[in-house]
Amino acid sequence: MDDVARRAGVSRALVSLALRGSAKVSDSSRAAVRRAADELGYRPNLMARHLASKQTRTFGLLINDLHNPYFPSVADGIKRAADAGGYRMLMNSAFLNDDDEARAIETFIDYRVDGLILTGSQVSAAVIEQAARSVPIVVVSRPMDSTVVDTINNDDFLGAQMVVEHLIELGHRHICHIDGGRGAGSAQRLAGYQAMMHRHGFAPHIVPAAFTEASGALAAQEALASGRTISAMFAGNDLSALGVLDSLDSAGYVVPDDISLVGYDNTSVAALRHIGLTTVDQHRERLGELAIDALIERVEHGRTQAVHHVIAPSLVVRGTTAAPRDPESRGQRKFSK
Amino acid sequence: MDDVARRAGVSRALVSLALRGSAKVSDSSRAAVRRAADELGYRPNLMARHLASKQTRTFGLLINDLHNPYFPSVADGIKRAADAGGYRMLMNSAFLNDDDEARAIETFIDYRVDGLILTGSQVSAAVIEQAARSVPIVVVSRPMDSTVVDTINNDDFLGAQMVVEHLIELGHRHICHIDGGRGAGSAQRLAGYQAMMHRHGFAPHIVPAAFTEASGALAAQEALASGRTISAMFAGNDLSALGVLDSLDSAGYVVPDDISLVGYDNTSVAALRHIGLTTVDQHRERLGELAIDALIERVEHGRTQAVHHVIAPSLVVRGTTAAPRDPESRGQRKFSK
DNA sequence: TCAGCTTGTTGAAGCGCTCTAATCATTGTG
DNA sequence: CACAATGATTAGAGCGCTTCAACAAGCTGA
Repeated sequence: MDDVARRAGVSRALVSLALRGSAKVSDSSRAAVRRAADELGYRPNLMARHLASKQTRTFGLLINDLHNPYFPSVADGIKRAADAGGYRMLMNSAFLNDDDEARAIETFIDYRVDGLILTGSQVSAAVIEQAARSVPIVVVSRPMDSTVVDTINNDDFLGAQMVVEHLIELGHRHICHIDGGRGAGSAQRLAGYQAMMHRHGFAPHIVPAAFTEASGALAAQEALASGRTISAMFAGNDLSALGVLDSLDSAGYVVPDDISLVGYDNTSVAALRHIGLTTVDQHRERLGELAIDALIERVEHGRTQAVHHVIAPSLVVRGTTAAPRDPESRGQRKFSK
Repeated sequence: MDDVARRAGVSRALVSLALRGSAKVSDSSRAAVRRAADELGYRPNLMARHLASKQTRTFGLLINDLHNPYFPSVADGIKRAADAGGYRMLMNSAFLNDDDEARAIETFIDYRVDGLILTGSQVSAAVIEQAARSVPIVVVSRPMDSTVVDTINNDDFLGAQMVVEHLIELGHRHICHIDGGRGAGSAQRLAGYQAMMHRHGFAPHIVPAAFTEASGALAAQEALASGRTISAMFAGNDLSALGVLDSLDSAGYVVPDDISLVGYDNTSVAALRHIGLTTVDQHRERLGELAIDALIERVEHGRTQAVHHVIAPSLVVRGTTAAPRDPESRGQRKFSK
């Protein structure tokens, strides 16, 4: 920086001002500084800059599971909004492990990002609220009733209800839910399923699993082995639905003829024609945009009150759902539009 | 830090030493410092630390396309090796766009990571070599003949040859290649395909595309519309193979009865039983480990000469390849094991 | 003409840490 | 018992930037 100042024939302070586009720099010195900086290939040291100014104009994005195709779309929305707001992004993955996630959060704090977005976070709320004392945090895809962190979610309760309603309209009554365990939004989806089953007087059938393909496959085997009648399965997310599909397949069931299947998230894999999974779209990119907006409000406009956005999802009907073949089920249909 | 020093009854310098585990600190003061730091919830400011020491013990990982399931596995290997070596990771995505990629590289440099891993990078070699003057770089999944950056690759040329050989052994001779364009390793795969086709005296049939599902779908339509006989298709990567599968499907072709299909990368989607794509495994996690090793060698052992690792891939045969049904093709079979 | 503005510029302090060299306390040696 | 050697500790400079108060110079209007 000294070199640039010397070359441009001005003081170091002016170089700093000129390079950040301050209004109180004459055009001539600005040009001189610019030229000198270019010639010297000078890039300001972000570390030093932050140390002096407490700002980095960077947001951190923590993705819980890189293998889950759900997250990239959220990241797309985040990326676009961050660009528009003049912020850069830094990402990290939790690799599905709470310790890793906590450590990743610490890394971001150590690097003094101006704000942090947690997607599909699984660490305890206490860890998040503790971190929120160091940096503004918005949590995406995990409902939290917090007064210090913002949350952006789709309405999982509603989404699950839409799924069950769709299946019931088709004539299903033996609908099994493959639960997502600690997965983001899983609890609300379960609740939506239960509420809707209850409203129609159908017995819920719940099998525990997680948001991975492997656990979905396992849970499906378990469900089939239980001996209970099943005409449709509603998996906690697409990934686990894919596992269910595998198990159904190898057990000789044809989807949707024998059993209907629904996922959640509308990931790219669900859209593959070969899969054609009926699922729920969360409008992921929109979630990402809202997250950045929330962060910018906090950082630039000093908002301190937490906001909680919930946006309505939509059902995407594809080829894995159909009316049940079993006339007994159809006969007992209790609901019709 | 002053607060910690005061509370522990020692100097600031000693706090610094104690917290970094220096050997020349007495056990008693170390304990006192630790306790004081814990009580105060003190976390050293990485920015200041770097400013003073020029080190961050962080590596950056740039992922070209978050939507491509190829990358997460590489990241897994990188993550594990980085943990073992005592480094933390920071990630970023290029969102398939050269400008974004260049900007992401700059962000990492601004944040003064100690080393940088580029996976599936697409920017020009000049940009990479320029960046390599600021930070050690290893490029994964992109062959580069550089004297300044390390590269870690699978042998795409060999992998492609294995694919073609497999198809020829099954009796195919009309093998169409859906090229991956600028995608990582695409050129080598094309070359391997051409070499093997040439060796057997079969006419190559190449359709340009990219490493995305959409472009694969388009290319397949184009290939079918060309009127040329096709008994097997070899896509540049799994993602584009998925697109091909879609197009084949909707055009009424049954895979593998009518047309065999092979991908490349052995991504998780290819392994789905519903897809069961024959493909090539690159041993991605191993690639990631080697990348970290290379970085550590540079950072800690001062290596300055570039290394170029190439590891052999393996063919994964699943359900999308079979002998061609057309007896004419089979009759002309020129190769047999 | 000159007090009072602007507008542009600068010196110096300070951000929170590391690191070198110097200091202090303790032990071992001839 | 003086003195070297060893181990533990500390003061202070400095990393590369921002920022604030101060200042110089040119301009305004009474």
